[in-house]
Amino acid sequence: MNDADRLRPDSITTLEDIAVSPLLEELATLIRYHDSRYHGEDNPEISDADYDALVALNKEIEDAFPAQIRHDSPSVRVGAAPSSTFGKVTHSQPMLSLSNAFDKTDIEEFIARIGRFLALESTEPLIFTAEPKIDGLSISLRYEAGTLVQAATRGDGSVGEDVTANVRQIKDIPQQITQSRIPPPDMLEVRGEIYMTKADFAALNERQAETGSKPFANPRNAAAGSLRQKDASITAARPLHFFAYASGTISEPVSDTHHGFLSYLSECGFVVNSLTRLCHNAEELVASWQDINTQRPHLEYDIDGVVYKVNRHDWQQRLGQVSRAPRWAIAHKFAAEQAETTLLDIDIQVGRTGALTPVARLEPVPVGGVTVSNATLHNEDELRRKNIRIGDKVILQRAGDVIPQIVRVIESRRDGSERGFIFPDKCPVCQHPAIRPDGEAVRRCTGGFTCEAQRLERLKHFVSRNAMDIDGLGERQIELFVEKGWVNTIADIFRLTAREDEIASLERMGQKSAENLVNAINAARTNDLSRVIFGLGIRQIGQATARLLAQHYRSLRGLMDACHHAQDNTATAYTDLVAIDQIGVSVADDLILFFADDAHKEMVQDLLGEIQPPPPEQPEESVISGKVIVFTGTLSTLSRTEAKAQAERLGARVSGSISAKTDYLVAGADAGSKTRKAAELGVTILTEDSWRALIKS
DNA sequence: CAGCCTCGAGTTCT
DNA sequence: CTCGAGGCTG
Repeated sequence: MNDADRLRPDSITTLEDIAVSPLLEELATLIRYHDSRYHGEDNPEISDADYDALVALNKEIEDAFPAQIRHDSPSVRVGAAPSSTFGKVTHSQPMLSLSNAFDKTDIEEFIARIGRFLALESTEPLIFTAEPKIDGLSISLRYEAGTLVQAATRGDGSVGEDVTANVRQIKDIPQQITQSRIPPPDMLEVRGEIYMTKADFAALNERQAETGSKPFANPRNAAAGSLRQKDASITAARPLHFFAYASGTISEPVSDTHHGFLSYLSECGFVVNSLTRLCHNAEELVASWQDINTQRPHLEYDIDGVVYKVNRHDWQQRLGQVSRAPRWAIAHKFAAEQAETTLLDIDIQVGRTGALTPVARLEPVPVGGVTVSNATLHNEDELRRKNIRIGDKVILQRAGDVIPQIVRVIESRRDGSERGFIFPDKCPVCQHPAIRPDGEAVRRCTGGFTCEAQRLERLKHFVSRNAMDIDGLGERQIELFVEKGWVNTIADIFRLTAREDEIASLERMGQKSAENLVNAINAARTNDLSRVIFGLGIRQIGQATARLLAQHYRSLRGLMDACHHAQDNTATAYTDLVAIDQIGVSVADDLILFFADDAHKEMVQDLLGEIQPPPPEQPEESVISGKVIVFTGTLSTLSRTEAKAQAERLGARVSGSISAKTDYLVAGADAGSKTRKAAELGVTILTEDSWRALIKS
């Protein structure tokens, strides 16, 4: 931060003649600098009063120009974690979740998928590790030059909570990496699982009972509760343990394989799970799964399956990830615990798209560590398939140990008092007809904008974690604000900031919570474009497609215009939309339909007056940045999915069909009609070899 | 046109 | 987490 001298607080005296946005940028930089002098280096340069004045100035400007609030604003950083004692940490590499497998077929498919993706010869050995999947909390530990500097929870995968002080109390976690053979890397992120042993859990609950505190439901919750203590000395008194099992960002590689990396961690003083094995095929994987399953009751910690990982790091790298899960790992789950209970009633819920979903109300019953009283029944067909009647005795399980599921009805226990359920053909909330289109499984309410339930669900979706992530705006709050008439559309949410005092005077809301809410709303004004697109709740547009659209159109207006043009048929935009890889006619239709609606148009227009979403970050700069690439034929050295991922990493757009906008056609063996079309349109055609040469440059 | 593979939408509980 | 539907490949 060499700019620091230029940015003295006294150089900022008045708001006049200074554009607000650069000023806020300077303030953010300045406050961050002084923050680090104060906290990090313990060597403040300015007085506390001057520092407070800076923060106050920042707030004053932001209050006057809420639309200009930066996503990295100091007020946001403070306000973003209102209810929590813990700061937020953005993971340098996202902490992924795992896809699941339940039987040998799933494992065989997993292995086959990998072979195809890597285009492996059948003779090439594909080796996996098999290790128990600990039922605890994932943690990422950051070591700089061998010293633990930060610990963060998984959070939503990309942003977690800073729990460094608490993690320092855990004895399994070294404060300092001491490894004699080679010096520790400058930067090393170790990931693993914090857990509590079954015995310690039982003892802790006994103590909780003695002191009259509420017992924990299971070791996992006990570990989570113990870690998330405001007072780290309480964490110290709780017997937490840690298994290391993966790396995050690392400044220099320490091993070519996962197994080698685990050995390295072990030498460094971490505890790695001793049941970890190397396996060469599906049979060996399943054998190790069975072996671990047999040992499960005798282990001192809870596990919920076995994780298989591709051993070679270079292959892991090539395989990459799909959505939120790596392609190179899978969790083979154990059979779920089952329980028996009574189906008391069936209710109908209305989702944001109007979908009517039957939900089972159950006699509460403990299953797998929690008490379950509701379970989804998915749709009409599911009810018929399982022949479910109200009053039935049913077998319940938690699928993947999380979501409750009715496995089957115990028909032998029927006494004739059970009643069948008649699926309604009207929305239970707005009474509009509920229609089930031919061939579809879902019945939907046709009330649209007029349906209260749909409107509420759409608002909830907009503020939800994966969309705009507005903290402190839960279901209850939204309901309340809608009731008060303060919020009708998503744009109204941003105008709540003008009602801070009114909000503060509401029941169970103080000045502080109102302020936090306002801060969280203001922070959302500069959320990524893809979050906004996802938040609109357009049919078939989920997180992945929203990201895709954000990359292509780079602004909400751009997307909207493209859809309008498509509708007017005045341009080739419809074709453009469909030419985007992963967007077909059905998705394009839903997009066009959404933006053709006057109410939607008005709502988006209105929203644009409240937010300034930054366009998505440009991927790496390269010779193919911004180019439109089409792949065809069979590629020999890499699979098509991999080629696509690689092209996107380098900033290219991958399309499925040739158009005048295509820059390169990469033709593998046996390329078909696309080559001819490309030639007609004058598109550059590359062989696989010249493509590889191109991206290397 | 069938058979993948992926994504979206709905859901539980603490 | 599961199911169903959309999109792409061959």
